[in-house]
Amino acid sequence: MALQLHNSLTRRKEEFTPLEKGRVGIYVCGPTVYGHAHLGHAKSYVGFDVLVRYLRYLGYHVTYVQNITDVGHLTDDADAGEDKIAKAAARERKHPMAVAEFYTRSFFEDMDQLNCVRPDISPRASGHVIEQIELVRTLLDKGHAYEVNGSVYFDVATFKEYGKLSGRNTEEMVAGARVEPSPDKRNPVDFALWKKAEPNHIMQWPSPWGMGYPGWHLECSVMAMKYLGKTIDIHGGGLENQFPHHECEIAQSEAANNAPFVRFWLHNNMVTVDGQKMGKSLNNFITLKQAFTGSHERLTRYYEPLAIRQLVLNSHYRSPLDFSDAALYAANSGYQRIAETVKDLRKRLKAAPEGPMDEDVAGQLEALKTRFEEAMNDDLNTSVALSVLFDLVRVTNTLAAAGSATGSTLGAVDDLFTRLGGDVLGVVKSEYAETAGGNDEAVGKLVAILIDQRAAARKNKDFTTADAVRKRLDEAGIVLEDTPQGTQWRWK
RNA sequence: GGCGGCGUAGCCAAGUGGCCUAAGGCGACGGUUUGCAAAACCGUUAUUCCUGGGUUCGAAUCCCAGCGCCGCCUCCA
Repeated sequence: MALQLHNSLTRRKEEFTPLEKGRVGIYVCGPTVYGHAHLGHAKSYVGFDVLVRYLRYLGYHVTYVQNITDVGHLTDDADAGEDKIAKAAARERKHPMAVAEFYTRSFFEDMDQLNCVRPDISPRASGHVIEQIELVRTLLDKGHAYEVNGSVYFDVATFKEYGKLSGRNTEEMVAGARVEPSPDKRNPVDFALWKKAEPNHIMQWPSPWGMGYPGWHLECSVMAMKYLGKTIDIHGGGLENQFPHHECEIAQSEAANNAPFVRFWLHNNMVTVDGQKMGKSLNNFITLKQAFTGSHERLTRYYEPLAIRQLVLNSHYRSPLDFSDAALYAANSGYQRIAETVKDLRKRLKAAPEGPMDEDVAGQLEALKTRFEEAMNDDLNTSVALSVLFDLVRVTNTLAAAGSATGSTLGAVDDLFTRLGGDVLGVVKSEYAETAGGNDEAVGKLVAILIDQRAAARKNKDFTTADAVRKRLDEAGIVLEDTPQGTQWRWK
Protein backbone atom coordinates (compact mmCIF):
# COMPACT_ATOMS: atom_id res chain seq x y z
CA MET A 1 0.00 0.00 0.00
CA ALA A 2 1.24 3.43 -0.86
CA LEU A 3 1.24 6.41 1.47
CA GLN A 4 -2.23 7.70 2.25
CA LEU A 5 -2.68 11.13 3.81
CA HIS A 6 -5.81 12.76 5.15
CA ASN A 7 -6.45 15.81 3.03
CA SER A 8 -8.41 18.50 4.88
CA LEU A 9 -9.57 19.85 1.53
CA THR A 10 -11.51 16.68 0.70
CA ARG A 11 -11.87 15.44 4.32
CA ARG A 12 -10.67 12.04 3.15
CA LYS A 13 -7.57 9.93 3.08
CA GLU A 14 -6.02 10.06 -0.37
CA GLU A 15 -3.03 8.36 -1.89
CA PHE A 16 -0.17 10.80 -1.86
CA THR A 17 1.62 11.48 -5.11
CA PRO A 18 3.82 14.50 -5.67
CA LEU A 19 3.41 16.88 -8.57
CA GLU A 20 6.90 16.17 -9.75
CA LYS A 21 8.03 12.56 -9.60
CA GLY A 22 10.35 11.86 -6.70
CA ARG A 23 10.28 15.40 -5.33
CA VAL A 24 8.06 16.84 -2.63
CA GLY A 25 7.61 20.45 -1.61
CA ILE A 26 6.16 20.99 1.83
CA TYR A 27 5.28 24.21 3.60
CA VAL A 28 4.44 24.36 7.27
CA CYS A 29 3.20 27.43 9.12
CA GLY A 30 5.94 28.37 11.56
CA PRO A 31 5.84 30.21 14.85
CA THR A 32 5.35 33.86 15.57
CA VAL A 33 8.47 34.58 17.56
CA TYR A 34 7.28 36.63 20.51
CA GLY A 35 7.74 34.02 23.26
CA HIS A 36 9.36 30.69 24.00
CA ALA A 37 7.98 27.62 22.23
CA HIS A 38 5.46 25.61 24.23
CA LEU A 39 3.93 22.14 24.27
CA GLY A 40 1.59 23.03 21.41
CA HIS A 41 4.56 23.75 19.19
CA ALA A 42 6.00 20.38 20.13
CA LYS A 43 2.97 18.49 18.89
CA SER A 44 2.70 20.44 15.69
CA TYR A 45 6.32 20.40 14.65
CA VAL A 46 7.11 16.87 15.78
CA GLY A 47 4.10 15.78 13.76
CA PHE A 48 5.29 17.42 10.55
CA ASP A 49 8.86 16.43 11.27
CA VAL A 50 7.83 12.80 11.15
CA LEU A 51 6.05 13.42 7.84
CA VAL A 52 9.19 14.93 6.34
CA ARG A 53 11.34 12.14 7.75
CA TYR A 54 9.01 9.46 6.42
CA LEU A 55 8.83 10.99 2.96
CA ARG A 56 12.63 10.93 2.90
CA TYR A 57 12.62 7.36 4.16
CA LEU A 58 10.40 6.52 1.19
CA GLY A 59 13.05 8.00 -1.07
CA TYR A 60 11.54 11.37 -1.92
CA HIS A 61 13.69 14.42 -2.26
CA VAL A 62 11.90 16.78 0.12
CA THR A 63 12.12 20.54 0.28
CA TYR A 64 10.83 21.55 3.67
CA VAL A 65 9.94 25.21 4.16
CA GLN A 66 8.80 26.54 7.51
CA ASN A 67 8.43 30.26 7.98
CA ILE A 68 9.36 32.43 10.92
CA THR A 69 6.79 35.13 11.52
CA ASP A 70 8.79 38.08 12.72
CA VAL A 71 6.42 40.79 11.58
CA GLY A 72 3.91 41.07 14.35
CA HIS A 73 0.35 40.63 13.33
CA LEU A 74 -2.58 42.23 14.95
CA THR A 75 -3.88 40.74 18.13
CA ASP A 76 -7.31 40.99 16.56
CA ASP A 77 -8.76 41.69 13.17
CA ALA A 78 -10.18 45.06 14.08
CA ASP A 79 -8.09 48.14 13.51
CA ALA A 80 -7.51 48.63 17.20
CA GLY A 81 -5.44 45.47 17.60
CA GLU A 82 -1.89 45.48 18.84
CA ASP A 83 1.11 43.91 17.22
CA LYS A 84 2.26 40.92 19.27
CA ILE A 85 5.94 41.37 18.62
CA ALA A 86 5.75 45.11 19.21
CA LYS A 87 3.99 44.36 22.47
CA ALA A 88 6.75 41.98 23.52
CA ALA A 89 9.33 44.55 22.45
CA ALA A 90 7.76 47.18 24.65
CA ARG A 91 7.60 44.76 27.54
CA GLU A 92 11.21 43.66 27.18
CA ARG A 93 12.47 47.13 26.18
CA LYS A 94 14.07 45.78 23.02
CA HIS A 95 13.86 46.48 19.35
CA PRO A 96 11.21 44.25 17.74
CA MET A 97 13.87 42.64 15.58
CA ALA A 98 15.89 41.81 18.71
CA VAL A 99 12.82 40.17 20.20
CA ALA A 100 12.24 38.19 17.01
CA GLU A 101 15.87 37.12 16.84
CA PHE A 102 15.98 36.05 20.49
CA TYR A 103 12.88 33.87 20.24
CA THR A 104 13.83 32.52 16.84
CA ARG A 105 17.05 31.16 18.33
CA SER A 106 15.14 29.82 21.31
CA PHE A 107 12.74 28.09 18.95
CA PHE A 108 15.50 26.42 16.98
CA GLU A 109 17.16 25.27 20.20
CA ASP A 110 13.95 23.65 21.40
CA MET A 111 13.26 22.02 18.05
CA ASP A 112 16.81 20.64 18.00
CA GLN A 113 16.20 19.21 21.46
CA LEU A 114 13.06 17.51 20.17
CA ASN A 115 15.17 16.07 17.37
CA CYS A 116 13.20 17.81 14.64
CA VAL A 117 15.15 18.11 11.41
CA ARG A 118 15.78 21.71 10.52
CA PRO A 119 13.68 22.96 7.62
CA ASP A 120 15.61 23.45 4.39
CA ILE A 121 14.45 27.04 4.34
CA SER A 122 13.26 29.09 7.32
CA PRO A 123 12.16 32.27 5.58
CA ARG A 124 11.42 35.37 7.64
CA ALA A 125 8.34 37.38 6.84
CA SER A 126 10.26 40.62 7.29
CA GLY A 127 12.61 39.57 4.52
CA HIS A 128 9.77 39.17 2.04
CA VAL A 129 7.92 42.46 2.28
CA ILE A 130 8.79 43.32 -1.31
CA GLU A 131 7.25 40.08 -2.54
CA GLN A 132 4.22 40.66 -0.35
CA ILE A 133 3.70 44.10 -1.84
CA GLU A 134 4.02 42.51 -5.29
CA LEU A 135 1.26 40.05 -4.49
CA VAL A 136 -1.01 42.83 -3.26
CA ARG A 137 -0.42 44.71 -6.54
CA THR A 138 -1.28 41.62 -8.55
CA LEU A 139 -4.50 41.17 -6.63
CA LEU A 140 -5.39 44.84 -7.11
CA ASP A 141 -4.64 44.60 -10.84
CA LYS A 142 -6.85 41.55 -11.16
CA GLY A 143 -9.72 43.20 -9.35
CA HIS A 144 -9.58 40.91 -6.31
CA ALA A 145 -8.63 43.70 -3.93
CA TYR A 146 -9.44 47.32 -3.19
CA GLU A 147 -7.69 50.14 -1.40
CA VAL A 148 -9.26 52.27 1.30
CA ASN A 149 -7.36 54.95 3.22
CA GLY A 150 -3.94 53.39 2.74
CA SER A 151 -5.07 49.86 3.54
CA VAL A 152 -5.81 47.15 1.00
CA TYR A 153 -8.45 44.48 1.49
CA PHE A 154 -9.13 41.25 -0.32
CA ASP A 155 -12.58 41.29 -1.92
CA VAL A 156 -13.94 37.92 -0.89
CA ALA A 157 -16.97 38.32 -3.17
CA THR A 158 -14.61 37.92 -6.16
CA PHE A 159 -13.42 34.51 -5.06
CA LYS A 160 -16.27 32.06 -5.28
CA GLU A 161 -14.45 29.17 -3.65
CA TYR A 162 -13.84 31.02 -0.40
CA GLY A 163 -14.77 28.62 2.39
CA LYS A 164 -13.91 25.40 0.60
CA LEU A 165 -11.25 24.39 3.08
CA SER A 166 -13.04 25.18 6.31
CA GLY A 167 -16.53 24.29 5.09
CA ARG A 168 -18.01 27.66 5.88
CA ASN A 169 -20.12 29.96 3.85
CA THR A 170 -19.84 33.68 4.05
CA GLU A 171 -23.43 34.38 5.11
CA GLU A 172 -23.06 32.19 8.21
CA MET A 173 -19.82 33.87 9.09
CA VAL A 174 -21.35 37.31 8.93
CA ALA A 175 -24.25 36.17 11.08
CA GLY A 176 -22.03 34.62 13.74
CA ALA A 177 -19.29 37.22 13.79
CA ARG A 178 -18.09 38.25 17.21
CA VAL A 179 -15.95 41.14 16.04
CA GLU A 180 -17.33 44.44 14.87
CA PRO A 181 -16.61 44.71 11.17
CA SER A 182 -14.26 47.46 10.11
CA PRO A 183 -16.16 50.32 8.43
CA ASP A 184 -13.55 50.37 5.65
CA LYS A 185 -14.46 46.91 4.39
CA ARG A 186 -16.99 46.47 1.63
CA ASN A 187 -17.96 43.18 3.14
CA PRO A 188 -17.40 42.01 6.72
CA VAL A 189 -15.60 38.87 5.58
CA ASP A 190 -13.03 40.77 3.54
CA PHE A 191 -9.58 40.60 5.09
CA ALA A 192 -6.58 42.89 5.13
CA LEU A 193 -3.75 42.39 2.66
CA TRP A 194 -1.94 45.55 3.66
CA LYS A 195 -2.55 47.76 6.64
CA LYS A 196 -1.87 51.43 6.93
CA ALA A 197 0.54 52.11 9.80
CA GLU A 198 -0.02 54.81 12.34
CA PRO A 199 3.11 56.91 12.92
CA ASN A 200 3.83 55.20 16.26
CA HIS A 201 3.70 51.70 14.78
CA ILE A 202 7.26 50.45 15.10
CA MET A 203 7.44 48.07 12.14
CA GLN A 204 6.38 49.67 8.89
CA TRP A 205 7.48 49.76 5.29
CA PRO A 206 6.90 52.10 2.36
CA SER A 207 4.43 50.85 -0.20
CA PRO A 208 2.44 52.24 -3.13
CA TRP A 209 -0.33 52.88 -0.56
CA GLY A 210 1.85 54.69 1.93
CA MET A 211 3.62 53.46 5.05
CA GLY A 212 2.21 50.22 6.32
CA TYR A 213 2.73 46.57 7.05
CA PRO A 214 1.50 43.31 5.55
CA GLY A 215 -1.71 41.58 6.51
CA TRP A 216 -1.29 38.42 8.48
CA HIS A 217 -2.19 35.84 5.83
CA LEU A 218 0.01 37.24 3.13
CA GLU A 219 3.45 36.02 4.16
CA CYS A 220 2.67 32.33 3.91
CA SER A 221 1.24 32.64 0.41
CA VAL A 222 4.22 34.62 -0.74
CA MET A 223 6.94 32.48 0.79
CA ALA A 224 5.30 29.21 -0.20
CA MET A 225 5.07 30.21 -3.84
CA LYS A 226 8.49 31.82 -3.90
CA TYR A 227 10.28 28.69 -2.73
CA LEU A 228 7.95 25.89 -3.80
CA GLY A 229 6.04 27.20 -6.80
CA LYS A 230 2.47 28.21 -7.52
CA THR A 231 1.12 24.81 -6.63
CA ILE A 232 2.68 23.05 -3.69
CA ASP A 233 2.33 19.41 -2.71
CA ILE A 234 1.72 19.69 1.01
CA HIS A 235 0.82 22.54 3.32
CA GLY A 236 0.70 21.81 7.01
CA GLY A 237 -0.38 23.74 10.04
CA GLY A 238 -2.35 23.67 13.24
CA LEU A 239 -6.08 23.08 13.12
CA GLU A 240 -6.71 26.49 14.62
CA ASN A 241 -5.22 28.02 11.50
CA GLN A 242 -7.54 26.25 9.11
CA PHE A 243 -9.83 29.23 9.39
CA PRO A 244 -9.26 31.99 8.71
CA HIS A 245 -5.55 31.78 7.98
CA HIS A 246 -5.42 28.94 5.47
CA GLU A 247 -8.72 29.84 3.88
CA CYS A 248 -7.33 33.31 3.18
CA GLU A 249 -4.06 31.91 1.91
CA ILE A 250 -5.99 29.88 -0.64
CA ALA A 251 -8.04 32.88 -1.71
CA GLN A 252 -5.02 35.15 -2.19
CA SER A 253 -2.86 32.61 -3.91
CA GLU A 254 -5.43 31.11 -6.24
CA ALA A 255 -6.90 34.47 -7.16
CA ALA A 256 -3.42 35.72 -8.04
CA ASN A 257 -2.11 32.63 -9.82
CA ASN A 258 -5.20 31.05 -11.36
CA ALA A 259 -3.75 27.75 -10.19
CA PRO A 260 -4.49 25.41 -7.28
CA PHE A 261 -2.42 26.55 -4.33
CA VAL A 262 -2.07 23.34 -2.33
CA ARG A 263 -2.71 19.72 -3.26
CA PHE A 264 -2.69 18.25 0.26
CA TRP A 265 -3.70 20.26 3.31
CA LEU A 266 -2.69 18.60 6.57
CA HIS A 267 -3.88 19.82 9.94
CA ASN A 268 -2.59 18.91 13.35
CA ASN A 269 -4.96 18.71 16.26
CA MET A 270 -4.54 20.77 19.40
CA VAL A 271 -2.98 20.29 22.76
CA THR A 272 -4.61 20.51 26.15
CA VAL A 273 -2.89 20.47 29.52
CA ASP A 274 -4.62 18.56 32.30
CA GLY A 275 -7.68 18.42 30.10
CA GLN A 276 -8.00 22.11 29.42
CA LYS A 277 -6.91 24.43 26.70
CA MET A 278 -3.44 25.68 27.44
CA GLY A 279 -3.56 29.33 28.34
CA LYS A 280 -1.66 31.80 30.43
CA SER A 281 -4.68 32.65 32.53
CA LEU A 282 -5.26 29.01 33.50
CA ASN A 283 -1.72 28.70 34.80
CA ASN A 284 -1.24 25.59 32.64
CA PHE A 285 0.88 27.23 29.99
CA ILE A 286 4.05 25.16 29.81
CA THR A 287 7.00 26.07 27.62
CA LEU A 288 9.33 23.41 26.30
CA LYS A 289 12.19 24.81 28.33
CA GLN A 290 10.10 24.44 31.47
CA ALA A 291 9.22 20.86 30.54
CA PHE A 292 12.86 19.98 29.82
CA THR A 293 13.89 21.26 33.25
CA GLY A 294 10.77 20.44 35.24
CA SER A 295 10.37 24.04 36.32
CA HIS A 296 6.61 24.31 36.32
CA GLU A 297 4.24 23.67 39.18
CA ARG A 298 2.21 21.21 37.12
CA LEU A 299 5.24 18.96 36.62
CA THR A 300 6.74 16.64 39.22
CA ARG A 301 10.06 16.24 37.41
CA TYR A 302 12.03 17.16 34.32
CA TYR A 303 11.29 15.29 31.11
CA GLU A 304 13.76 14.37 28.43
CA PRO A 305 12.96 16.12 25.17
CA LEU A 306 12.77 12.79 23.38
CA ALA A 307 10.33 11.49 25.97
CA ILE A 308 8.09 14.42 25.10
CA ARG A 309 8.59 13.58 21.45
CA GLN A 310 7.57 10.01 22.20
CA LEU A 311 4.41 11.15 23.98
CA VAL A 312 3.50 13.20 20.92
CA LEU A 313 4.01 10.19 18.66
CA ASN A 314 2.02 7.93 20.96
CA SER A 315 -1.18 9.48 19.63
CA HIS A 316 -2.28 10.37 16.15
CA TYR A 317 -1.48 13.82 14.77
CA ARG A 318 -5.17 14.47 14.02
CA SER A 319 -6.24 13.59 17.56
CA PRO A 320 -6.04 16.08 20.37
CA LEU A 321 -3.27 15.41 22.85
CA ASP A 322 -3.60 16.01 26.56
CA PHE A 323 -0.34 16.70 28.33
CA SER A 324 -0.38 15.76 31.98
CA ASP A 325 2.37 14.89 34.35
CA ALA A 326 1.13 11.28 34.45
CA ALA A 327 1.15 10.99 30.64
CA LEU A 328 4.62 12.50 30.45
CA TYR A 329 5.84 10.19 33.18
CA ALA A 330 4.54 7.13 31.31
CA ALA A 331 6.08 8.28 28.05
CA ASN A 332 9.37 8.88 29.82
CA SER A 333 9.42 5.31 31.18
CA GLY A 334 8.66 3.92 27.74
CA TYR A 335 11.31 6.07 26.15
CA GLN A 336 13.90 4.87 28.67
CA ARG A 337 12.97 1.27 27.94
CA ILE A 338 13.75 1.71 24.27
CA ALA A 339 16.92 3.69 24.95
CA GLU A 340 18.28 1.15 27.44
CA THR A 341 17.62 -1.67 25.02
CA VAL A 342 19.42 0.08 22.17
CA LYS A 343 22.37 1.00 24.39
CA ASP A 344 22.68 -2.59 25.57
CA LEU A 345 22.35 -3.87 22.01
CA ARG A 346 25.17 -1.66 20.77
CA LYS A 347 27.39 -2.71 23.64
CA ARG A 348 26.81 -6.36 22.75
CA LEU A 349 27.29 -5.70 19.08
CA LYS A 350 30.89 -4.63 19.69
CA ALA A 351 31.72 -7.94 21.36
CA ALA A 352 29.51 -10.22 19.26
CA PRO A 353 30.99 -13.31 17.57
CA GLU A 354 31.21 -13.49 13.81
CA GLY A 355 28.82 -15.77 12.03
CA PRO A 356 25.86 -15.88 9.70
CA MET A 357 22.64 -13.99 10.09
CA ASP A 358 19.97 -15.84 12.06
CA GLU A 359 17.26 -16.66 9.49
CA ASP A 360 14.51 -16.75 12.06
CA VAL A 361 15.40 -13.31 13.37
CA ALA A 362 15.69 -12.00 9.82
CA GLY A 363 12.11 -13.09 9.22
CA GLN A 364 10.89 -11.36 12.37
CA LEU A 365 12.66 -8.14 11.46
CA GLU A 366 11.15 -8.19 8.00
CA ALA A 367 7.68 -8.66 9.43
CA LEU A 368 8.18 -5.77 11.86
CA LYS A 369 9.41 -3.50 9.10
CA THR A 370 6.35 -4.32 7.00
CA ARG A 371 4.00 -3.60 9.89
CA PHE A 372 5.77 -0.34 10.55
CA GLU A 373 5.49 0.81 6.96
CA GLU A 374 1.85 -0.20 6.74
CA ALA A 375 1.11 1.87 9.83
CA MET A 376 2.97 4.91 8.53
CA ASN A 377 1.37 4.58 5.12
CA ASP A 378 -2.02 4.78 6.79
CA ASP A 379 -1.98 8.54 7.37
CA LEU A 380 1.07 8.37 9.62
CA ASN A 381 -0.24 6.09 12.34
CA THR A 382 2.69 6.73 14.65
CA SER A 383 0.94 5.06 17.55
CA VAL A 384 1.07 1.70 15.79
CA ALA A 385 4.54 2.47 14.43
CA LEU A 386 5.72 2.99 18.01
CA SER A 387 4.17 -0.29 19.06
CA VAL A 388 6.29 -1.99 16.40
CA LEU A 389 9.34 -0.42 17.98
CA PHE A 390 8.33 -1.92 21.33
CA ASP A 391 7.96 -5.31 19.69
CA LEU A 392 11.47 -4.87 18.37
CA VAL A 393 12.58 -4.13 21.92
CA ARG A 394 11.19 -7.46 23.04
CA VAL A 395 12.87 -9.33 20.19
CA THR A 396 16.13 -7.63 21.03
CA ASN A 397 16.07 -8.32 24.75
CA THR A 398 15.16 -11.95 24.17
CA LEU A 399 18.09 -12.22 21.81
CA ALA A 400 20.33 -10.54 24.35
CA ALA A 401 19.25 -12.91 27.09
CA ALA A 402 20.10 -15.91 24.91
CA GLY A 403 23.54 -14.38 24.49
CA SER A 404 24.59 -16.26 21.39
CA ALA A 405 23.57 -13.87 18.60
CA THR A 406 26.15 -13.14 15.94
CA GLY A 407 27.38 -9.74 14.90
CA SER A 408 25.43 -9.84 11.66
CA THR A 409 22.22 -10.67 13.48
CA LEU A 410 22.66 -7.95 16.10
CA GLY A 411 23.80 -5.57 13.37
CA ALA A 412 20.56 -6.12 11.48
CA VAL A 413 18.57 -5.41 14.64
CA ASP A 414 20.53 -2.24 15.28
CA ASP A 415 20.01 -1.21 11.68
CA LEU A 416 16.25 -1.53 12.05
CA PHE A 417 16.27 0.51 15.27
CA THR A 418 18.30 3.15 13.50
CA ARG A 419 16.08 3.34 10.44
CA LEU A 420 12.62 3.06 11.99
CA GLY A 421 13.22 4.42 15.46
CA GLY A 422 15.93 6.88 14.48
CA ASP A 423 15.52 8.05 10.91
CA VAL A 424 11.71 8.03 10.84
CA LEU A 425 10.41 8.45 14.39
CA GLY A 426 13.43 10.26 15.76
CA VAL A 427 13.21 8.71 19.23
CA VAL A 428 16.29 6.52 18.92
CA LYS A 429 19.55 8.42 19.06
CA SER A 430 22.43 7.57 16.77
CA GLU A 431 24.71 7.83 19.78
CA TYR A 432 24.09 7.65 23.48
CA ALA A 433 26.44 8.89 26.16
CA GLU A 434 28.84 6.13 27.23
CA THR A 435 27.77 6.20 30.85
CA ALA A 436 24.68 7.58 32.48
CA GLY A 437 26.55 10.57 33.83
CA GLY A 438 28.50 11.08 30.65
CA ASN A 439 28.14 14.80 30.89
CA ASP A 440 29.08 14.95 34.52
CA GLU A 441 32.43 13.33 35.16
CA ALA A 442 32.61 14.22 38.81
CA VAL A 443 29.32 12.49 39.59
CA GLY A 444 30.52 9.43 37.70
CA LYS A 445 33.67 9.25 39.78
CA LEU A 446 31.80 9.70 43.05
CA VAL A 447 29.29 7.03 42.19
CA ALA A 448 32.12 4.71 41.22
CA ILE A 449 33.63 5.09 44.71
CA LEU A 450 30.30 4.16 46.30
CA ILE A 451 29.86 1.23 43.96
CA ASP A 452 33.29 -0.05 45.00
CA GLN A 453 32.45 0.34 48.67
CA ARG A 454 29.22 -1.54 48.16
CA ALA A 455 30.95 -4.29 46.19
CA ALA A 456 33.36 -4.79 49.09
CA ALA A 457 30.47 -5.03 51.53
CA ARG A 458 28.67 -7.54 49.32
CA LYS A 459 31.79 -9.66 49.10
CA ASN A 460 31.79 -9.83 52.91
CA LYS A 461 28.10 -10.70 52.87
CA ASP A 462 27.44 -7.42 54.65
CA PHE A 463 24.17 -6.85 52.82
CA THR A 464 22.92 -4.31 55.33
CA THR A 465 25.66 -1.90 54.34
CA ALA A 466 25.38 -2.76 50.66
CA ASP A 467 21.63 -2.13 50.63
CA ALA A 468 22.02 1.10 52.56
CA VAL A 469 24.39 2.43 49.89
CA ARG A 470 21.97 1.49 47.17
CA LYS A 471 19.03 2.99 49.03
CA ARG A 472 20.75 6.30 49.66
CA LEU A 473 21.85 6.57 46.05
CA ASP A 474 18.29 5.82 45.00
CA GLU A 475 17.09 8.67 47.16
CA ALA A 476 19.56 10.87 45.33
CA GLY A 477 18.00 9.80 42.02
CA ILE A 478 20.62 7.21 41.09
CA VAL A 479 19.65 3.63 40.36
CA LEU A 480 22.14 0.77 40.71
CA GLU A 481 21.80 -2.41 38.69
CA ASP A 482 23.89 -5.51 39.36
CA THR A 483 24.56 -7.28 36.08
CA PRO A 484 26.89 -10.15 35.13
CA GLN A 485 29.21 -7.46 33.75
CA GLY A 486 29.33 -5.65 37.09
CA THR A 487 27.29 -2.91 38.70
CA GLN A 488 25.88 -0.23 36.39
CA TRP A 489 24.25 3.03 37.38
CA ARG A 490 21.85 5.44 35.76
CA TRP A 491 19.72 8.40 36.67
CA LYS A 492 16.20 7.56 37.68
C1' G B 1 -25.96 31.25 17.93
C1' G B 2 -23.07 28.63 13.62
C1' C B 3 -19.36 24.74 12.39
C1' G B 4 -16.31 20.50 13.69
C1' G B 5 -14.32 16.66 16.81
C1' C B 6 -14.16 13.27 20.85
C1' G B 7 -16.04 9.59 24.83
C1' U B 8 -12.12 2.24 24.32
C1' A B 9 -8.93 -1.11 30.89
C1' G B 10 -6.40 2.41 37.01
C1' C B 11 -3.86 6.10 33.28
C1' C B 12 -2.12 7.27 27.93
C1' A B 13 -3.68 5.16 23.35
C1' A B 14 -4.56 2.21 18.34
C1' G B 15 -8.52 0.01 16.00
C1' U B 16 -14.02 2.84 12.72
C1' G B 17 -18.81 -3.24 9.77
C1' G B 18 -16.73 -10.01 10.27
C1' C B 19 -9.03 -11.43 11.13
C1' C B 20 -11.67 -7.61 17.81
C1' U B 21 -13.53 -13.09 23.14
C1' A B 22 -10.05 -5.10 21.18
C1' A B 23 -2.58 -3.43 19.38
C1' G B 24 1.20 -1.00 22.10
C1' G B 25 2.99 1.92 26.36
C1' C B 26 2.66 3.24 31.69
C1' G B 27 1.05 1.29 36.31
C1' A B 28 -0.33 -2.99 39.33
C1' C B 29 -0.03 -8.19 40.57
C1' G B 30 2.22 -13.33 40.12
C1' G B 31 6.47 -16.30 38.12
C1' U B 32 11.78 -16.97 36.24
C1' U B 33 16.39 -14.55 37.59
C1' U B 34 18.89 -12.09 42.03
C1' G B 35 21.95 -12.45 48.62
C1' C B 36 17.74 -8.95 48.28
C1' A B 37 16.73 -5.58 44.47
C1' A B 38 16.94 -3.28 39.61
C1' A B 39 16.81 -4.47 34.52
C1' A B 40 15.14 -8.37 31.34
C1' C B 41 11.89 -12.35 30.04
C1' C B 42 7.03 -15.16 30.85
C1' G B 43 2.03 -14.63 32.58
C1' U B 44 -2.44 -11.94 34.66
C1' U B 45 -4.89 -7.14 34.40
C1' A B 46 -11.70 -4.45 29.01
C1' U B 47 -16.51 -11.25 27.03
C1' U B 48 -16.22 -5.44 26.29
C1' C B 49 -15.71 -0.23 23.68
C1' C B 50 -20.36 6.80 27.67
C1' U B 51 -26.04 5.56 28.05
C1' G B 52 -30.61 4.00 25.62
C1' G B 53 -32.84 2.56 21.16
C1' G B 54 -32.36 1.03 15.88
C1' U B 55 -30.09 -1.01 11.02
C1' U B 56 -27.55 -5.76 9.86
C1' C B 57 -26.72 -12.75 9.40
C1' G B 58 -22.93 -9.79 12.15
C1' A B 59 -21.37 -3.17 15.31
C1' A B 60 -16.47 -0.48 19.54
C1' U B 61 -17.10 0.53 14.32
C1' C B 62 -23.34 2.61 10.64
C1' C B 63 -28.16 5.49 12.10
C1' C B 64 -31.27 8.15 15.91
C1' A B 65 -31.81 10.21 20.81
C1' G B 66 -29.59 11.50 25.43
C1' C B 67 -25.47 12.61 28.71
C1' G B 68 -20.41 14.36 29.19
C1' C B 69 -15.93 16.66 27.32
C1' C B 70 -13.06 19.57 23.77
C1' G B 71 -11.91 22.79 19.70
C1' C B 72 -12.87 26.61 15.84
C1' C B 73 -15.89 30.93 14.53
C1' U B 74 -10.66 37.10 17.33
C1' C B 75 -4.04 36.37 17.35
C1' C B 76 -2.65 31.41 18.58
C1' A B 77 1.11 25.42 16.62
